[in-house]
Amino acid sequence: MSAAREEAEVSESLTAPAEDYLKAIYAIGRGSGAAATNEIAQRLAIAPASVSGMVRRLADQGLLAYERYHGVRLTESGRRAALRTLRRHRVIESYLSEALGYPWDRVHDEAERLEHAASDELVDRMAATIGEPEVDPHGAPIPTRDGSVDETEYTSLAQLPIGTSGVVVRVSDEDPAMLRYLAELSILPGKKLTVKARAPYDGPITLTLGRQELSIGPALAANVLIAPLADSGRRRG
Amino acid sequence: MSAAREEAEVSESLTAPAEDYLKAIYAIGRGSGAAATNEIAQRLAIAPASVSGMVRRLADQGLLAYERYHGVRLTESGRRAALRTLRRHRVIESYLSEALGYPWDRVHDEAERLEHAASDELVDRMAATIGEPEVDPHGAPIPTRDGSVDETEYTSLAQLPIGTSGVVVRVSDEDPAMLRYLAELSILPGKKLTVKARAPYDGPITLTLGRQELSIGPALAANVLIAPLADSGRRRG
DNA sequence: GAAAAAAGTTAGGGCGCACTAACTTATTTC
DNA sequence: GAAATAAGTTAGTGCGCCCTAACTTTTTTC
Repeated sequence: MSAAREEAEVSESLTAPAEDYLKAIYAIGRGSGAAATNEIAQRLAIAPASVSGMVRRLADQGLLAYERYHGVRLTESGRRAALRTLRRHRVIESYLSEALGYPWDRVHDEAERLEHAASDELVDRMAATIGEPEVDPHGAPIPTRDGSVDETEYTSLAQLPIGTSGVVVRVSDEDPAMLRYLAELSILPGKKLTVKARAPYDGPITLTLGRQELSIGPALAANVLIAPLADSGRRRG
Repeated sequence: MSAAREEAEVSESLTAPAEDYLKAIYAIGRGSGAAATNEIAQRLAIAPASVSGMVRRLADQGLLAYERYHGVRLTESGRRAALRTLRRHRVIESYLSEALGYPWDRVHDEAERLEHAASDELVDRMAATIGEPEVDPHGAPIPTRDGSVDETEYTSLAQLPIGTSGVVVRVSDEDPAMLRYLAELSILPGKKLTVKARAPYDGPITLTLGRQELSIGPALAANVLIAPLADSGRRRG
């Protein structure tokens, strides 16, 4: 029974890069899965060699379990730290959008910097001020203070079967140009849509949304997550 | 006429430490005066040797004029950078206090971190949201977008002649405990007070404020800045 | 299962920013 | 103005985080 032994150093406030690594690893492994060095490197736009070094340091702090040549996995304390940062990020995004009228394609970059500087108290005040939202402006779930998140995996629009209807629950938040385009098409969280057709060989996906019909490429569709609706309606008429 | 020649590198966004140095140098030299290495070191709680190194780097970036063994002086571009940071700091303090109900003794520390992460756009939106304040919660003037500030020098309460009345315009913002105490005594920007007596040998200063009479130590009084009132009133009665 | 490809690592270097210790230049003091 | 003191500097280190180049391990391929 020689468990524990690791998990040293309590909560010695992390550096900004460390928080970014943890966020990335969390995003890759969605909580439990392992993250490969190359994936982390790509996500952070950093050389793989640099990741090896940093991952070592984070492992020494008990934030992740690291086995040479076999990727990395968050420990419980690493997961908590990642979710803390994620909460900050998403609360800040929501606040900027709600309280300061920030355009939704720019909240991400601003939050990306502020998340490392804002205190928990500030973040909690922001959340309280805008009514404790459960998702950010792009539909991503906001972790609670005590570190729980909705980790439901949704289908991407690219995979939604033809004929199926669903509600947009979330769009990817990193690319401002893409967000502006989605807004133009009115593909926004909460909107209901139906997949009409999908052209072969990665061709465009045709869908109806409200009373308009539109077609988008699969790369875009992959960035839109859908909660499928139990296929009702569409019977009469 | 071999002026210019220096002032290289345009506005290559500064690091957080660099911004802190510029702020400190500005505060010491109030715009024009020179700042000594030791003063900078003390203000930033850093070893003097470290200051020598950093000051070199900032001089290379054209942010300050540096002559070995003879202190440092902001260039025009250094001054602009310092005021940009100061504006951020003070707008953020004001916003935290106004919009988020942050207690006035804690806004400083929070702003100290956020000022390095917030974009100019965010700061401008904050300022607009709370009605473009001209001073922060402690009474410090907020530089405008285009880099001008009110640099009026006020008398400290410690130096106000006996019998003189004045309005509190500003209190020092860094020490939370002191701010709480000042709030308790109701010595706040905007309050009118009159110096009644000053005990010798750095003794307490007695003053009236509203209908209460109180006495404070000279160390505290030195941190309270006053706009003297043309001595009227107090004649009848 | 051997060769090729992919993934991941160490080695060595650089920059920013801090430190202490030892030295140099300015300033004060008498 | 010489000696003492204060102020400021260089020299040498360390740590965090990044890089490229070269090497090793794992996985894929046939």
